[in-house]
Order: sequence, then structure tokens, then C-alpha cells
Amino acid sequence: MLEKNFDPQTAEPRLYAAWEAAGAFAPIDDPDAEPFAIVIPPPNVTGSLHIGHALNNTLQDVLIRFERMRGKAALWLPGTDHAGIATQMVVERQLAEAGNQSRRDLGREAFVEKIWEWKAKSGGTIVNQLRRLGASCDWSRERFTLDEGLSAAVRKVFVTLHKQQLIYRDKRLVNWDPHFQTAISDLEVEQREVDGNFWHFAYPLEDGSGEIVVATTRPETMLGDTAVAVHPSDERYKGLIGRAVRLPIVGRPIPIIADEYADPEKGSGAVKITPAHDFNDFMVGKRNNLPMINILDDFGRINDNAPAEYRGLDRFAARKKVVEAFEALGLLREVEKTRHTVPHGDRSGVVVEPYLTDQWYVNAEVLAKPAIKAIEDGSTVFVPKAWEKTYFEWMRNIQPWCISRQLWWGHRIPAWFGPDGRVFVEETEGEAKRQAREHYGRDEPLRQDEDVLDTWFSSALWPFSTLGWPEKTSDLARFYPTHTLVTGFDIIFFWVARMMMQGIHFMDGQVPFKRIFINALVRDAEGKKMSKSKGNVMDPLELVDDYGADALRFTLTAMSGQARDIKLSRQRIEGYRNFGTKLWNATRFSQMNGCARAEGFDPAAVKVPLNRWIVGETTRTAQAVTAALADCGFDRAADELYRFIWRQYCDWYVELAKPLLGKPEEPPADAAAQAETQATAAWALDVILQLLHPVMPFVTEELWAQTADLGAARAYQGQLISAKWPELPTSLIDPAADAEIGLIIEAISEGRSVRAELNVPNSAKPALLVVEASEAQAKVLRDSAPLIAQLLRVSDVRFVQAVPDGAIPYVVEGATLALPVAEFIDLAAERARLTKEVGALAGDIERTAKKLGNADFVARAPEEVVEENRERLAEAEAAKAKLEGALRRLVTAA
RNA sequence: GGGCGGCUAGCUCAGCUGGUCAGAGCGACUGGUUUACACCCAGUAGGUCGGCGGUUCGAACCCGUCGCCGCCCA
Repeated sequence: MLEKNFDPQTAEPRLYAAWEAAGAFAPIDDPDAEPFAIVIPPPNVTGSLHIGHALNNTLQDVLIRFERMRGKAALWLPGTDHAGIATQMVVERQLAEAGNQSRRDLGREAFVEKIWEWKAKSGGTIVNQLRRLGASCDWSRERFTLDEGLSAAVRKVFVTLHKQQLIYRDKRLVNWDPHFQTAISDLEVEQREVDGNFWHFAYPLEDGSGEIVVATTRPETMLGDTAVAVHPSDERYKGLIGRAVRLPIVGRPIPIIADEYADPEKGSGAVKITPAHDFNDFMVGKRNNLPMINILDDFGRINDNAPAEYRGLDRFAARKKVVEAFEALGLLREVEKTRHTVPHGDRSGVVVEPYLTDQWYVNAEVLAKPAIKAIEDGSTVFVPKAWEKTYFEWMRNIQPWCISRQLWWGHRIPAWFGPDGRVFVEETEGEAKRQAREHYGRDEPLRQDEDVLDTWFSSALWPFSTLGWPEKTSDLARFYPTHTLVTGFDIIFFWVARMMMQGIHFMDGQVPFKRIFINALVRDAEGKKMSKSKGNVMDPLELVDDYGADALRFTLTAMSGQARDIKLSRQRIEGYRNFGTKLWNATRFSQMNGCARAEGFDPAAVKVPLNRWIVGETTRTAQAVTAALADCGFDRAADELYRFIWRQYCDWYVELAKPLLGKPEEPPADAAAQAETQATAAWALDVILQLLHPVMPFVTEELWAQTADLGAARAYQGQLISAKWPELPTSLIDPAADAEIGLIIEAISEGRSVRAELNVPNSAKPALLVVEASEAQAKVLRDSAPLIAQLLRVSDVRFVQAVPDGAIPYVVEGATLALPVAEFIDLAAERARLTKEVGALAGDIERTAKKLGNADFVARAPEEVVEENRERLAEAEAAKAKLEGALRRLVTAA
């Protein structure tokens, strides 16, 4: 006998270990099996599982378990990402907390060594948390973006793209993060709106004949100004073009140039130009051959290109000092309050500076073209489709991708410089040396580029590098292209787009995945983004502790349909925990009632209408769940399962089956019906366990095991995780049985409603009177009398000619039934009930009659719609007439 | 400034290609020792489907427009 409740705390680890021990997570060997692969979005190796991971990985697990049961060679390939900045940051912070040393004190080699130590110590955290969730990843294939194989893939890709001139080195402005002292890509820059000032500065003309006013939000940049620009057609400045101003503080003469970038409408119409510290000014500088004077160092301090008293000052201190100087010089014309957007580093949170450096770039424009086409022609599809717009928008306006980072943690760039600055890009140092020897005619000392690659550079290769590329492995041949990618919309640009580009480029035009499912973002119950600083973070592990992994999984699955946000509340999770318990108890009930699999049971051969009905409903559900999961309709699948298992199987099937099952200690009224019901219940339960398994793997696996010995052996005797997915033919659905059980359910429901509304005591057991019914209905009601008696709490079912005085009539599917409960009821309550019913019917009749009275409707609407309305009208009118009769009698009686 | 998404019962949300589409869960309220389950059972609650126009025989669902809310990109 089953315990009273399922205990996730003890059962889940045990069940997970059993799956692993059985090797259930590896794809089956069968060479004929259709491959179905998912690569995990690799979480940061130093991270821990947050609720977004829980959602994302639950959906992946649902999919992989579903496809595995459908007989595919299902591979869910797990792994982690070295996450350059994030990880380096964590370890640096640790060092600082532990004592004293900065990474620079420690030196590159020792620092990287420390990170590896940290990874060894805590890198397994998130992976173990995925296990707690029930993730059925093939851990034997686990990868890490910095492991040997993936590093080889990274080098090969870099070298190949370089030889194809799709990777190049360039000196241009980058987004510089002074906190981490590294370049970052456009995507890693966050635009934040902040309060600031527009400082209006007067620059005196060199010849002392006047001044020109420019405005800036970053005064310190004036130290690097190399021109003032005005619009060529701006009449005010026509005469000044070609002349010069003397840059205050610095004393350098700079030209007044004409450039269309200057907007006559804005401010004075003149703008200061700092080509080395502003993206727009950089363009102006290029166009006009202006000198580019860099005034900052890597830390964002003023460098030696500025006057002595500014050197070494932080940029913000310098800003203040510059403004003070202008004021002192009498050249500060105005200070205007303003709100403007300022770029910040997404990791550091500090203001990012445009900074002139040498960096490596990927020519993304070229790689993007086929990646755009792959979505256009449907080689890869987005689900939901709307996301392709976001993808196109970005891809069609893609900019060069800056891939070098001045960090130590990551893939070191395979480029070596000779003494004259010539670069040799090769996969190994040896090869670079050979190339150098050939070039120089002798051995020259080479110096490897200090920089590492953007983390996303290696993540972009994930779908093929994890399968063994550049080796020609059997996994690569079998599982590439992968089938579905499940990820969040926040990394469509960072990751999805780049995988598309690299996958297609390096895998002979083959897309990395056929389908991209974009999951929602999880928020707290108020709809706020969860963050540590807000204190509204829900820890998935804590939720697993409190409710079990199944409950959390079901909740996330059921809520996954939301367009963009999931507002998660504990209440919801609790509800689905209860759902698991409900299933547990339904199984317990069948155990108590001898429900066991029958040898050679054939659902098509079942005779009792109730059993035929549940076979049909089970079939419908199986089909609906299959269709939903095949289509990434996770929420629909969950809703379908919930409704069927609780609302149909438990509420109706089990209840209606009770009379057929009889009491365990008594001999059955109908032994054949009892046996059939026991067998059918067991069959349906087995199907339920299979259908629910992808979403709630633990409780279903446990029940599967606990019911393994009940009755005949299953065709498949292994674990549920490896069992076959139910495929039930539509022929199992019997409309006649549906109609019969439908009538019984309605008769009981409506009858209950009457009793409740009239406050008929529970203990009262009147007869149920059938006043008027078709022959078929009468037969059903007669045959099901014991069922109805039990569930409606009536003494029996009797057939009469008319509604007796004091009996309460109600209409179900055209049949008139009545409950003789005169002695219990309150006449006023009954009048109210009947009046309400009649009113509702009258409203329906009015609407329908109006529609049918519309000649255009009758003429233009499809025949079946018109017919449907006619029937509805007739039914409603008949029902109304019956109830009105009852109401009249009631009035006269009173 | 450009783009996207949302606005449906107190709350969280379903409602695909216009014709029982006005729904579910939770909450609230009422009543329950019914062959498993109180993590349960039965029942009740009436929201002009954000506003205004339009298309249509017919619109929550299509079009236009306005209003909030959120996100992405400049």
C-alpha cells in the first residue's frame, strides 16, 4: 500500500540516482532512431541556479523527456560557460575579501590558477542544482567552454576567420570599461538615463576678434578637442570657417571646420570635436583628417596629453576642475540642467568611455547574411514567431563585433607579434614561429597577444564545439543540427544570433538548430524583475525543498505561455503540489480497490459505458498533450493534464466507478463490470503516468514503480523515463458513451446545484424523478440509477408523468428531471431560483431570436450556424416553458 | 525618435485561422465525517473583454485612433 503522501525530499534524490545508474539520460543506441538534440544554454560555471534557469531548464527537460519517450535518440547536452568578466570579477572580489592582493599583484599566471581552483571548488554547484530539478542531461557528455576540445575549436575558428579576413585588427573607438580596464562590445553597454548638465563654454577666436560657444555634457573631453564644427550652410558662421579658436586651458589653436554633423538647431549651432572620445566626433575627425588626441588612461584618468595640473586626475574630478577653470576664466556662459542617456558597463555599472585602442573585430555583417536568410527561408524557426522581428532588426543593422577583452580569464587570442609588429595568427605557437621564420628568414622573438576573447565568442560555437568539432566525431554527424534551442529573449543578440552566424559558417551552411523556443522572463508576484538588491529573489532550490521539484516544474510549465513575463507566486506552486498529491491519492484509491492491469487488456473492447467514456477521454488527452508538446505548447499540455487528471479522472471517473467497484469486502453486484472497471482504471492510470512524466518526472516514476506489481506485467518493465509514449487511435473515442456519461454528469451536477441553492440538507434522500426524457435518455438514467443515487444522494430514480406538487424541476439536455423536496425547502428561495433561471433563458432567447430575425444573418451566415441557432432557440424556449410552469404552480401554491 | 508586447472576473492569466467566447486557477463566500485525498469534496460569486470610431449579417478576437503599463533599440 502506498504511503499517505509522496515525500519529495527523500524520493527525488533516490529516483534521480536510479535514473543515472540506469544510464537513462544517454541517447539510445539504435541507429534508426531519429536524433533529437538540445544543447543547454550553458550557465556561468561560478553561478547558482536562479528561477530563470529553473524555467529554462524545466522546459528543456520536458521536451527531452517527451521526445525520449517518443523513441527518439534524445540527447540533452549539458555544460557550463567560463563567463569571462563575471567569473574574473567573483574571484577578484574573493581575493580582496581574503586579504590584500589584487590580480595585478598576483600576476596573470597565478591569478588564472586561482580561478581554476575556484572553478574546481564551486563549479559543480549549478550542475548539481540542475540535478535537483530533475534535469535529465547526459552528464557523460558535459562540456566547459574552456576545456581542451572547445579551446581547440575556438582557435580554429579564430584562425580560419582571420585567414578569410572576417576577423581583423583595427584601431578605432571602443566602449571602454575603466573599472575592468577592458573593451566591451556594444551589447554589453547599457544606456541609462541620468540627470546631468549642459555646460556652455566660450572658445575665444585665435585673433581675439570674438568667441564661439559650444556645449558639452562631458567638459573634461575638451582637453582633447581638435576642432570646432559648424554646419556648412549656417549663415552665422560662414565667415569663421577655416579660422581658428584658441582652446582654453590647453592653449592649443584648433580649426573651425564645416561639417554637416553640426546641427544649427541645437544650442549655438557649433560643436566641439573630440575625435578620440566620442563616436560621432570620431567620424567627423576621420572625414576632416583631424588629429586624435587621447587624454585618458586605462583607468579613466587624465593622461600626459593634458596640461600638468590635470594629469592623473580621475575623469570626474577633471570634469569639475575644467568647469571651475572656465568659470575662473570668465568663459562659462551657461549651465543648463538636462536629462540624457549615459553608457554604463552592464557588469561594472560604471560609466563607459569611448576610447581609442587596437582591438580585434569580427566582420559580422558578412556572417549575418546567411544567418538572416536561414530564418527567412524557415531553415530555423522562432517560436513564438514574433521574435524573428527582433532578430532581423538587429541582424540587418549589425555592427562590427569587438571580440578582444583585456582580461586574463578566457581564451587567449592565438596571435603572435614579431619585433616589427607584424602579426602571425595560427592555431599553435609552433606554427606561428614557423610562419615567422619563413617571413623573417630567421628566428625572431614572438610575443603573444595579451588579450582574451569575448566569452560569447566561444559560446557562439557551442552547438558544434560541444559535439566534438573540429574532430569529425560520430556525435557531430548524428546530432548536428540540433533540434530545439530553448532560451530567453535577453540573449537573442548575445548568443542566438552569433550561434546562427558561426554555425552556418563552419558547418557547411547547416543551421545550428531547427527551432528556437524563446521562453518568458520570470518575475516576482508583483511583476518586478527579481534582483538581489530588491530582495524579491525566489530561490528555486528553496521552492524545491518546500514543494518538491515536480510542483515547481509543473508551475513553470503551466505559466510558460505568457508573452514575456511570468509572475511567480508560492500560492500557485502550492496548488500544483496539491495536484501531485491528488494523483498520488487516486493511485492509492485504485490500489485499495483492486484496480490492476489485466492480461491482454484491450481498451477498444471495453463494454461498460463509463469505461468506454474514460478510454475516450484518455485518448483525447493523450492526443492533445502530444500535439501541444510537439509544438512547444508547454502551457497547453500542462492545462490539459491538470484538467483531465483532476477534473475528469478523479472527480468523475473515480466517483462514478465506485458503485461498479463495490466495497472491497463485499461480493460485487456485477463481477464482470467490476473486473472491467478495475482493469480500465489501471490502464488509464498507466497512461496518465506516462503523459505526465515529462512535466512531473519524480512522482510519476515513483508511482510507476509502486504499481509495477499490480496485476499483469507491463509490456515494458523498465523505468518510466524510458517507457514508450502512449499513442492512442481516435477510434477509441466513442461518441455514444460520451453522450451517456455527459447526461449523467449533467443530471448530477444540476441536481446538486438545486439542492445547494435550496438548502436541502445533505442527509435528505429524495428520489430523482424523471418527468420527461427521450427513450435513450430514459434508458441511460434507468441503467445508471445506482450511480446517480450515490452521487446525487437520492434514494432512487423514478419515472413519472408530471412534476408533482412541491417537486423542484430542472432541465438537462432537454430532459425534465425533478427532486421532490417540498418538506425541506423554502418557497421564497425556490421562487428566486426559478425566476433567475427563467430570466437567463429569456435573455438567451431574446439574443438568439433577434439574430434569427435578422434577414441578413439568415441569408449570409453559413447554414450550420443558422441551424445551430434555431436549435438553441427551440431548446431554450422549451426549457423556459417548463420552468415557467413550475413557477406558476409555486405561486398558486403560495 | 524607431520597434515590440500588454491592457479580459478581487488577483494571475486562457481565449488559434471573427458566429455558446465571456472562461480557468487562486482568493472570497456558503455548505460538507459521501469506499483515496482537508494538500479534500459540493456549490455560489455576473467582468460594458482599456476608450472612441470603422469593416461585417455578426468582433474580446480584423482595421484606424487615443490612453495608460512594460521591454528592446537609437
